[in-house]
Amino acid sequence: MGTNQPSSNEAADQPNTPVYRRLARRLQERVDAGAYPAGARLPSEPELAAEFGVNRLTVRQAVAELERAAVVEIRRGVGTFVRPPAVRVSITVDPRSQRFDLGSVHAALPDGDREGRAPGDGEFVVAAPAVTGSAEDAEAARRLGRTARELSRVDSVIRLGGRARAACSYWVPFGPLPAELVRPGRPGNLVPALARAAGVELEYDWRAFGAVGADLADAELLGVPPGTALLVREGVSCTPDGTPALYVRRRIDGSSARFVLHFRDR
Amino acid sequence: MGTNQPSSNEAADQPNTPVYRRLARRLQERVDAGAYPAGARLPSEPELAAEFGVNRLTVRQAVAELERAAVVEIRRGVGTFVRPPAVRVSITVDPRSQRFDLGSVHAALPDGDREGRAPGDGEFVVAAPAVTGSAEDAEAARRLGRTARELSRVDSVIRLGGRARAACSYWVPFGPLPAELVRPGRPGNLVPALARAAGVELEYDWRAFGAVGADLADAELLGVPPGTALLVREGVSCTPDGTPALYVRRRIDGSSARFVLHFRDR
DNA sequence: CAGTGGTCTAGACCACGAC
DNA sequence: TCGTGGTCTAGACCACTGT
Repeated sequence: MGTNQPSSNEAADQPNTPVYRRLARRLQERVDAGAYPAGARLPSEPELAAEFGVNRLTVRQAVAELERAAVVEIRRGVGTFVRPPAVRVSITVDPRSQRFDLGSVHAALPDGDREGRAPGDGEFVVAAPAVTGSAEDAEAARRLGRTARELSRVDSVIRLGGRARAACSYWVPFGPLPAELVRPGRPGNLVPALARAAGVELEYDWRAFGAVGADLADAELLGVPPGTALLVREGVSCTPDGTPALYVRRRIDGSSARFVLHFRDR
Repeated sequence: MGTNQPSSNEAADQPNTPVYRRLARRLQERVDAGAYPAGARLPSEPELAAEFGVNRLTVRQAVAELERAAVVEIRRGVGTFVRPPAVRVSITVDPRSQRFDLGSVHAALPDGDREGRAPGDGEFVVAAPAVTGSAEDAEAARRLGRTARELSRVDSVIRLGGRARAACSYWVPFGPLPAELVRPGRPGNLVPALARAAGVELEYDWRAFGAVGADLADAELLGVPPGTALLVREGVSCTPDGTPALYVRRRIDGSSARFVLHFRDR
C-alpha cells in the first residue's frame, strides 16, 4: 500500500491480510475518527488508488465491503458518501395484546423520507407464482403441514414514503385464488383479503425474526444491491381452532426498519 | 456470454443487465431446477468461465452474489457447493412471561453442529473498549439517557457447538468495571454479572430486532465474510423502578439463528 | 503435487449525474 | 462535457485443501 505506514491498532493484522481489507480498515478508521464525517464525500476511486498506491479495483473491493457494512453509500456518477447514523422505521410490538401495531409505521418514517403519505404508498401484488416445490415453497408446505401442490402463493411489495420497503410472500392451503385478488398491481392489504377468500378468521400462531442477504429477486423488488442484509419476519397464522391457514414471509431492508417489543407499561 | 442463448423468464432483463448478473441468474436457475442439487459442487471457476465465454473475474462476481444470498457456499481450495436449506437455531420467546427461553438453544442446534456440548461453549469476554463517542457509543448513550462519558462498555462472544454464534456489546451507566469482570477470556454470562456489579435487579424495558451487514470487526469475531447478513437484537434493561441500567446489542449470524415468538398456548 | 479459490495489476470502455 | 462509479478483460501470482 505505497509508502503509507500501516496503522490499525485493533486485531493485529495477520501477515496475509489482503491489501483491500487493510485499506477498508484504514478508511473505516478515518470515518470513525471523523476525518470523513457523516455525509462527506470520500475521495474518488482514482484518487484513493493514487493515494494508497494500489489499483482502482483494489480500492473498489475495499469500498464495497464498507458499503455492505452500511458504513458508506455509493451513488453512481456522483461519489461515495459516509452514511449518517441509521434512522429506521420502528414497528411496535405489544407482547400482551399479541399484535403488531403497524399504525405507527408511517408516523415513524425518518423526516427525509416523509414527504407526506405518497400516492404510491400501500401494499401491491407483484405476482402469483406457481408453487413448484422450490426450497421456499417446500418450507411453506412444511410449516402448514401440507404438500406443496396443495398451496397457492401470492407475492407483494409494500411501498412507503415513495420507495419499496418490504417484499412479502404468502402461501395458503387452498386455491385457485380469485384472479382479481392476485392481479399484479392490485392495491390493498393481502392478509385480510386472503382471510376473506378463505372464509376464515386468522390469528397469529407464531412469528420469527431472522436475517438473510437479499437474493436477486428481492434485490430487484426492493431496489437494493444483492446481498444487502434483510430482516426477515416469517410465521404462521391459523384459524381460531388452530388449523394453520397462512404462511407469510416478509423481507425488509435492514437499514430502514426494525421491530421493537415493549415489555413495560407506559 | 458466448453462444449460450439468454434464458431467464422472470423480470425481463433490462438491456443493460451486466453479464455477471445474468450469469448469476442462470446459475441460480440451475440450482432451482435441481441441475446443481443441494450439496453438489459447481463447476470450477475456470470451467464456468470457459463454458460461458467470460473472464474468470466475471464468474467470480456472479458466484459472490450467490454466496451473499446464501445460495452457495465457497470453500477455498476445494470448490463451490450448493447450500442445503438453512437449519437454524430457534430461540423461543414467550410474549407472556416476557422472557427469552435460552435453554432451548443448544438442544436446537442442527445435528451437524451437535458434537455434544463443546468444551468451549459459553460466553466469553473479548474486550472492554473505551467509550469514545463513536456512533455505537452515542446510540448507547442516547438509549440510556446519559452522556457517553458516563458509560462503561464490555464486549463478548457466545460460542456454541464449537463456533462463535453471537457477538455481544454491553453498555452500563457506571464504572469503572471490576477488572476481573472485563478480563479478556473471562467465561460466564455477563448480564447477571453486570447486574451484580451494579447492585441492581434488571428487567426488560424493550428489545428490537434488525438486520445489518457484518462490519470488519464483527466479521472477524464471528468468522464470517464482511457484509454477511447479521440479525441484531438490541434493547434496554432497567431496574424495577424503571431506570435504564443496561443497553445491549447482540449480532448473530442470520444463517444460523432466528428468534421465534409463540402466540398460542401449547 | 495438482486443483481450487483469493488477490492484484494495467488498461479499456461504458452508464449515469451534474453542470 | 466532465467526473463519477460500473463492468469486463487478460494475465499473473499466491494460499489453501486434499491426495
